[in-house]
Amino acid sequence: MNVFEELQARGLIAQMTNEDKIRDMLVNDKIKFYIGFDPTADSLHVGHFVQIMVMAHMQRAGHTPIALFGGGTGMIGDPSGKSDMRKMLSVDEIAHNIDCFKQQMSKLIDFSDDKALMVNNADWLTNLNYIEFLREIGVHFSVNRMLSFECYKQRLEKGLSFFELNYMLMQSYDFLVLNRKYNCMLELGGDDQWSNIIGGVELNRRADAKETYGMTFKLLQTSDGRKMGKTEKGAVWLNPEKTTPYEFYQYWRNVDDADVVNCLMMLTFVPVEEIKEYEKLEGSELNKVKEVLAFEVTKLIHGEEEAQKAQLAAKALFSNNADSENMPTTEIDTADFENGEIAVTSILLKTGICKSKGEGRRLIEQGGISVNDEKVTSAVATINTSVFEKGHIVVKKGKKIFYKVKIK
RNA sequence: GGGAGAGUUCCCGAGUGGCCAAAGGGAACAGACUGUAAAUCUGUCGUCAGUGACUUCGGUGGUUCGAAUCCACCCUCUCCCA
Repeated sequence: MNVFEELQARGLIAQMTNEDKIRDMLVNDKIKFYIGFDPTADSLHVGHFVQIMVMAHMQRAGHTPIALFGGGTGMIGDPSGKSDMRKMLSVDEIAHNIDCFKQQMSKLIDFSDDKALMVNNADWLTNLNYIEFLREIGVHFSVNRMLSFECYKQRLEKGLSFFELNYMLMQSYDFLVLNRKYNCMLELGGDDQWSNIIGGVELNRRADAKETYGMTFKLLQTSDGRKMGKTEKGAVWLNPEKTTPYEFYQYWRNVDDADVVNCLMMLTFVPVEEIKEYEKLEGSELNKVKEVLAFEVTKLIHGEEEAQKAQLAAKALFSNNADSENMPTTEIDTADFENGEIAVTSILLKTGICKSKGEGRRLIEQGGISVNDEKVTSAVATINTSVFEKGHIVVKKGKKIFYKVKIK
């Protein structure tokens, strides 16, 4: 199976500017292609993961990825599909975020020996001369046409500043620069980037009479069309300090039945044939597939060792063998005890299980908290130091959330 | 620059002087049922030393026994005209 077929079979491809040419290029040629990343946070999240997987697939097939960091465009913020203007970031924040992105990406993409490149569009955007830019680039864009794009239409109702309208020109300019500099032939991106990508393809044609191509990928969504990668705590991050490998594993372990196959296809290297076999499974058998998914995805991001730990921890916990080895752990101070006792609600607060004591009280009243596998029955219950005889206790919230609490 | 309007608890959105910690919906969380799934039903959903007190309705002042609600100024946003 060649890359093109692979991407297609995995259901990754959403739209293409020229299917035949792109297939031909990917199969019979070695090309350079680019994907842009906006450094809006200090870690990549699940949404970026699809893009990185695509890069990895392409690199394996011998093509050269260019990861473009939007150090320049990040200062504007992409208006497509957003209902509000993004907050602007400082130059320092952006630089820091780019560093974090680079580090995380290196796990899946091989950047050695120019097998993949990293560029920052601040390098060519920051010193642009306004007049020259308008003369060289601005002339090629029709405002009428831009406003007719779906992504801007919505914004017209709510307000779109001139500042933001320029995002498309800048992204298109990126493609022009990369084509000139590296002979980059193809721009990839999430499907929400479609209009920006066409902008770049057209700019290459108009300004340089060069034929380039664009292709977008499906966004990671649940079967009912909601964005994936959100938990009660916010986004699912690839940075282990923001989302621990255990939490990360659990996120995938808990996806809806309807989404398992799709996630396997999009987010792992598990062979398509194998996934097709899983697709035939039904009902509770899908649970095994979820384990595969969780393990594979965690392995890609956090490495095999962490994935195994997460899996062991999860299995132990859910089969009631409190193996607390790899649980999120919080330490409490002996000073927090009064006469050798501490209120359960205080523990809940300290571990971050609850945001307030009231919430903790409610949880207990509703029977949602257990300590060392014993349900806490009273909202004013306290815990004696003797309960910590093993050096720690395991606090459980609901059915799936476990925390280990140690005494410092 | 001129005119009109809006800013409410995580989100949407009701509330136009006391009955408001603030309707309704969504999201979320817990319980039951399950397969660490979905759907469904039930409960919860500002904080705290919890029959009570305290903080919240863009900001700052003011009127009043009493303000999310009235007044003044300011900030932000939307719309119409330029």
